[in-house]
Amino acid sequence: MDNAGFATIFREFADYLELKKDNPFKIRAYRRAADIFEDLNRNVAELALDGELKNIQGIGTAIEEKAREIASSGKLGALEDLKLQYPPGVMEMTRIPGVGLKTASRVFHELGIAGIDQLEAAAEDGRLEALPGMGKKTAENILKGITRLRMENTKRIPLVLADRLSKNLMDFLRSHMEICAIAAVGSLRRRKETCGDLDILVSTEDPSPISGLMAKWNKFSNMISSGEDRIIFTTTDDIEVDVIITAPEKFPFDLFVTTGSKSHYTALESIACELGYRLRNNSFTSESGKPVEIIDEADIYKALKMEYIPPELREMTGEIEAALKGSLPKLLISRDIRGDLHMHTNWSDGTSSIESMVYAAKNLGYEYIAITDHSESLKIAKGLSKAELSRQMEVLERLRTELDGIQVLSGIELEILKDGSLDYDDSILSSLDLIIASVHSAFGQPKDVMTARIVKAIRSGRVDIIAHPTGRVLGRRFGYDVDLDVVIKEAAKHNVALEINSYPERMDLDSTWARKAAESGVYIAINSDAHNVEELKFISYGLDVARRAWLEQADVINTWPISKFQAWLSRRRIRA
DNA sequence: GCCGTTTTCGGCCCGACTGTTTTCAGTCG
Repeated sequence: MDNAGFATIFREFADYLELKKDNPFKIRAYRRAADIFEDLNRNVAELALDGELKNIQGIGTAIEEKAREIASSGKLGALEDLKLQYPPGVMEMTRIPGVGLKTASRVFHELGIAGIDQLEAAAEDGRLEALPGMGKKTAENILKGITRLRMENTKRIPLVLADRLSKNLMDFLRSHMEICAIAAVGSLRRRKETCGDLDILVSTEDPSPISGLMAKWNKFSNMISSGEDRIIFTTTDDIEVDVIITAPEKFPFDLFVTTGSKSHYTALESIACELGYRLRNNSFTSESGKPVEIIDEADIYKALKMEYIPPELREMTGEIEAALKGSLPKLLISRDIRGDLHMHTNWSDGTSSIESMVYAAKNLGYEYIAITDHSESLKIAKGLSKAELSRQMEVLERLRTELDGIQVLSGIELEILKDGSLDYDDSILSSLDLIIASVHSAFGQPKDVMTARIVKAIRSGRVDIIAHPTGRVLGRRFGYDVDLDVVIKEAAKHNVALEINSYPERMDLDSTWARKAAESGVYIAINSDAHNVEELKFISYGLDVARRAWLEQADVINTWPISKFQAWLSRRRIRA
């Protein structure tokens, strides 16, 4: 089991202990252990079996004992016992916004409610508001929460999860049978932020073992259908997987067809028709029926007399017209990123030191980075006091004298307070190299208030970048209510950049808004928002968004050479 | 459950917001 697996089990255990109303500090200890395991760069299983886990701050004998049990048996008996006491529906209820473990536990123990549907009934017929401490309003809010959950819960899979799962599946297939070519297709290949299901295209000379093999994959749950050229099943997480089987010579063509999008493909069908071809789901021929020779996907676009359209652009948002004219954007690739302008260290809520972040960034080939810990007001993330910030700036100053080949800017992720004012005063802000500002509080403000709040920060003349402009977290919460059209207009006017935050659960701005922003003349920064060295790699998800947003180097400030980037930064000082 | 010590027991991250209260509990970030 990998470290993330240990973290999941301990977190789940803590949740069940909370249902049981166990000692809150004990619960916190398990959650802390989960955090520690997740960030550990050594294998938890090995450490547990060697008896070395206890040496880590925060892990004692009880947790080491449990980790050892998990390492040798794959599960935790105490957790299995608790799961028998609470039906799965109880935990399910905590997914309703506004319902936490305490409420779930209460309604289960006091009303015998063990699922979302039962909770809905109790909120409607008045049983819920009859409980002490609950009222009409609470019942209403829970009903609203249930509606929202059902709306959101169309079960789309975040891209990062789809990546992990598809890689796991493809590795499994490769290691158990002869495969000519294999690829994730569909929305995953188009790098959409979420995927409805998982589509895998595989070509092989002998497809007969695939079906039987799939059932042996450790994530396999239920076979839905199993045919010669298509196998559909669900995983243990109830994700639908579609394995499409094709002959090796047909792989490039099927790669094109299964990548989609549907509407992109349909549009190409009619263009093919106009040019005297027949493009069908299973063939591409001339009018006389002679197959068009396709060595790779690009040959299809070539035959249709247009530029090759990368998968990320195949969404019918103007790509075909542009490809016909030869005016597709020159999309960014990872080498284009020269710096990362948003990252945290163990000075605030990150877990890696400044030095390790800097060296990791240098290893990624970056020419510059900014250290941007949280500012004072964000207590939960250990936001830096003014004194800590100046100490950090001194540390960075010293570090610069030892560094070669990478520029380290002193930055901050600055709280935009409830009323739109900024967390530090001008004297501090003017001493920083880079200021990114963001909202982490009072998410529930009405749209006009939230918009005015962000606009005020943009107009302050102090801010370089607005981070994660909508505040959404995929699968967990919608963004706050903000008029992005207004934000974009103001950002353009005041030359403030907007961020594509690459954190996989955020991907914020999304590609539609990022494209709109760039078209309105707003510069974009693609940042990792890393909280440890590993997470610097998240930048690839921001790149996915940027590619889907048609962005080019000119649009993205951290693809610029340091001199150009610094010239842009200095505009703030001139104006201030 | 973990830690630390002026050490074997007492303390352990915060703050806003909401709805229920009349002094607090639950949720969320």
